[in-house]
Amino acid sequence: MQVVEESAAKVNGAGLTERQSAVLESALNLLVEGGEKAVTTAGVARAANCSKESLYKWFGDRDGLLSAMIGYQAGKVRTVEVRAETLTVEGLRRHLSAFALDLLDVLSGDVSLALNRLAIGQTVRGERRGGAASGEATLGRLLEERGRRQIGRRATTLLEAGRKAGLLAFEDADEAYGTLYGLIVTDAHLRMLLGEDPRAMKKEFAGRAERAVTSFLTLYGVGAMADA
Amino acid sequence: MQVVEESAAKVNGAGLTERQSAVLESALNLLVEGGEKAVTTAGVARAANCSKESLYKWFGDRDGLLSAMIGYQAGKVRTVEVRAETLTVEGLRRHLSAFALDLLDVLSGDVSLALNRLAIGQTVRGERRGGAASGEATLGRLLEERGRRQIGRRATTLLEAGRKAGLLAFEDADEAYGTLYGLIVTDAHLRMLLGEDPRAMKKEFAGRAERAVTSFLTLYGVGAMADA
DNA sequence: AAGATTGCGTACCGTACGGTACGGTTCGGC
DNA sequence: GCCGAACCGTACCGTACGGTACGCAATCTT
Repeated sequence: MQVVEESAAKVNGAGLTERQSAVLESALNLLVEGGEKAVTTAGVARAANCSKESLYKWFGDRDGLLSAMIGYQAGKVRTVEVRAETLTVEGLRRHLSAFALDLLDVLSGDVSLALNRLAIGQTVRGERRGGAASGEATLGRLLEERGRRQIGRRATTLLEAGRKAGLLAFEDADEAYGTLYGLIVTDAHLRMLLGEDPRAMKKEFAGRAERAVTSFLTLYGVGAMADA
Repeated sequence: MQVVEESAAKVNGAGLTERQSAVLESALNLLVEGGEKAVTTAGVARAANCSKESLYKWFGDRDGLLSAMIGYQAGKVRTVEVRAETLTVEGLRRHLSAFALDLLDVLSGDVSLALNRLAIGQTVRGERRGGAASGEATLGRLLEERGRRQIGRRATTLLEAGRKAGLLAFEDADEAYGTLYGLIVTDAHLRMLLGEDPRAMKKEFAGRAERAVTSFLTLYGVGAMADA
């Protein structure tokens, strides 16, 4: 269910060998291309030129492989920290727009969509899939933890900075972020998850982001901020 | 891939026998309980006390069964038509709140979540799953068509009515609906799809709905409407 | 240089599931 | 009262996949 090997070999970001990372990359390719059913142990082994035995040694079992795929991909996304000081009216708006576009870009990425589909497909009503130990995290949880939580942090710090600079007014930063998120994403994410072509939607991203930011500033902006 | 039988027997809403509807109901139960992997042909047959042969006769193959499940469930949801005339300020707000609550209730329903997970899990990058005929619609498309499109229609007519009564101001009704949807749902739907417990979230629905409507009226309300 | 470790390739096993076939039974029409 | 259709229950088949075992080459250790 999780990575085992942790030898002294040159390791990548997490406790992953270069080789293992390459294997996960192959697996992600397969997933993007053919969905969950395409990620068979034999298929991954063939695509990555490794043996099934190594797969099981490294990742425990198929679920461990899937978890590792999520962890690996999530590890690649690094949030750009925003320098909070010297926040002007224009600056805040620009930062918000940039965030909106980034968010839409991330959510519409092939790999992101594939991983979300995977995690959602595994999920069952009561959580807690067949997996062994009770301490085992669900793929959905994992994705949420390492994915959106991360990107949400970036947004909330930005919002806090805006408030501290007297440009925004709100009580609960998380709630304000929720509103911002809703204004930006609306149902676009779900539509893409259901198969809508992301390329067709990407054309609207710029306009969508602008409108969302404008609306957000109308709702939470202070004074001149709201006129934008 | 689709319903075949259309005999003279007493049919339900669509071209479905009572018996067939009962079978689909069983299948939905199984899906809610155990996710997609629990919906095996043998399992459905056992749960519904029917033979596999009948399943294949009625629904063609497993995909046909899954499609039929979506169609059947979607057919049960009937949108409450809103009488557009005599729309007052209070009335519009009440209608919007009611819509918001209904939307959240629908999206957080066990069956809805299970079906969305199913459709999303089947989806692959290029759409068009292995299924035979090219005219075959994806489960995702089907769900979108019969599900949200339907509920969206109710909202847009409400919004149009509000505009006609001079209470709302917007250019594109669909865009306004998108904003409303985003304000109401934010990322709650996705979180539930990923396994977050719906019961825990339902407690916040009322507050969330109110806030969303207030924000929406701030953005699109005319005059006194926006003060609510 | 000899032994150990790692890992590839392949073959193998058990199982579970999609799909089909068949015998027996109930029910409606004539 | 007979015939046929629909249908249930079960048994069956082929396959595909998860997981394990083994033989052998390459690389590392001492």
